[in-house]
Amino acid sequence: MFQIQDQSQRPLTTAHLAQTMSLLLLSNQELKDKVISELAENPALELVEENVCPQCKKRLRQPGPCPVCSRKSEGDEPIVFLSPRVAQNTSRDGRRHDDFDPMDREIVAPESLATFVLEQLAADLEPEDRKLALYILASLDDDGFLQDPPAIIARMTRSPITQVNRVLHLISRVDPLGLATSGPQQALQVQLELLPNGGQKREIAKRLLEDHFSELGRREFDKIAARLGVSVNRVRQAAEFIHDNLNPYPARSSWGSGRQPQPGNPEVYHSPDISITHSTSHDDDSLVVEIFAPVSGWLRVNPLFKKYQERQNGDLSEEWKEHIERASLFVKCLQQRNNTVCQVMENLVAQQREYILKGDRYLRPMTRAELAEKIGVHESTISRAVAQKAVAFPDGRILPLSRFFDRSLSVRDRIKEIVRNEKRPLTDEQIVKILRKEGIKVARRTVAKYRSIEGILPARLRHRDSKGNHR
DNA sequence: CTATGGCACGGATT
DNA sequence: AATCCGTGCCATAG
Repeated sequence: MFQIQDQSQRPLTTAHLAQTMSLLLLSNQELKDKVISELAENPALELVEENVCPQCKKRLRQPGPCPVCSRKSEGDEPIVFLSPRVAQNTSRDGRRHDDFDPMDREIVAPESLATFVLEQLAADLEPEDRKLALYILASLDDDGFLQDPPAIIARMTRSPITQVNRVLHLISRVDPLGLATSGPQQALQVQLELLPNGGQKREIAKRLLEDHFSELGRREFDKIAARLGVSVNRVRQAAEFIHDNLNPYPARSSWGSGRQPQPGNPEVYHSPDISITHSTSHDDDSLVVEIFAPVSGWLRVNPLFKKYQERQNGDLSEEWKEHIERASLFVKCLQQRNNTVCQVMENLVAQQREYILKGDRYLRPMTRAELAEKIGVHESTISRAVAQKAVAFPDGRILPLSRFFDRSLSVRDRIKEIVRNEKRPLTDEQIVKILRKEGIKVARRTVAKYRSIEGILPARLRHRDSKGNHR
């Protein structure tokens, strides 16, 4: 059962639903591309770059209705506010503060990555390569990746493809290693290739990157191990090796808004779509949830089109009607997406406050279905909203949003602690007993599985580390 | 004989 | 309908 707020009182079309669904599924990076391509091919869609109300021209700092003229849109045409950070502030009691100003925490603009790279390259570049290198550096996205394949670059610059490849090769091997590759996978591969040592882990790591990248991102070590014919621990070590020594987002390592992958911070495989931080402006312990939007500015149906439509009494060419309809649909779907993500986060933060603040142990198991019912959407909607997105926690960890629905996380964390504090290595059976006393009922076999996931060696091999200290 | 990991099954989740 | 997860049974290593 769907319960959708339709702001302009129009009947919902199946197209609307379909598109809302597909937009929900996208991560920010993907959504950005989507918005850009939509803008490119639909003249009726307009992006107002500034954060200025298109009606009263005042500068705006909040999403939602314009506080000055208090109108949501021109006519009843929807407008969606695409601040780089849409913020909401949830305090302990779960109530929202609306006076939080997202613009107070603007990110410092990154320095020019291009000049930094060019300086290093200067010696190796032929004069005719220079222009090409410039072009390539200019077309990198925020993460330092090249969206277009070399063939396209070659055509755009009218250069031979061999030259393009040569320059790309050079660029990918100077300081932010793996720059100008097509994505995290290739970036990691280049970095691994250039790493001097690594031994056996390196071999496994190489295969992980080549053949099992998506599984690696999902941390399905057991699955990979099975298919590779290696033990889970080996795979786990290789994955650790990758995240300790390599950086999937080269442009973020030296500058930019991203966080550096830090030792002890596993899973830095995504740039966050959402961040949760402590409040700085309020001195209470409220949490600030920021939902990053892909582009900044207002997205709306171009008012000129709208006016023209009125003047013609709706008697427009099919093409124009099509454009206006499509633009309006797109904007509404985006609103829907933002709305859903907001609601989801609001609930998650309220429910899982303990987890966010105190750590894995306090995650309260919750299924997507429960959350769906609470919000009043179909459970598949939640699945889509949660998939493919990453959230940055106050402590700096960047984790997949689906982590909130990991039923076994708290138990695994408890097991980790039990092992850490054990004086003599405990067998799985003994761990089961301890857990049962705390009201956690699990089978012996399950403990073994969790141990494996966490990379804890069996009791036998954990033998005396003098004073019970494990590394 | 005991602790552990592999395989596979069933029920829950997506 | 497909996938994930906890668990039981069994072989094996120590």
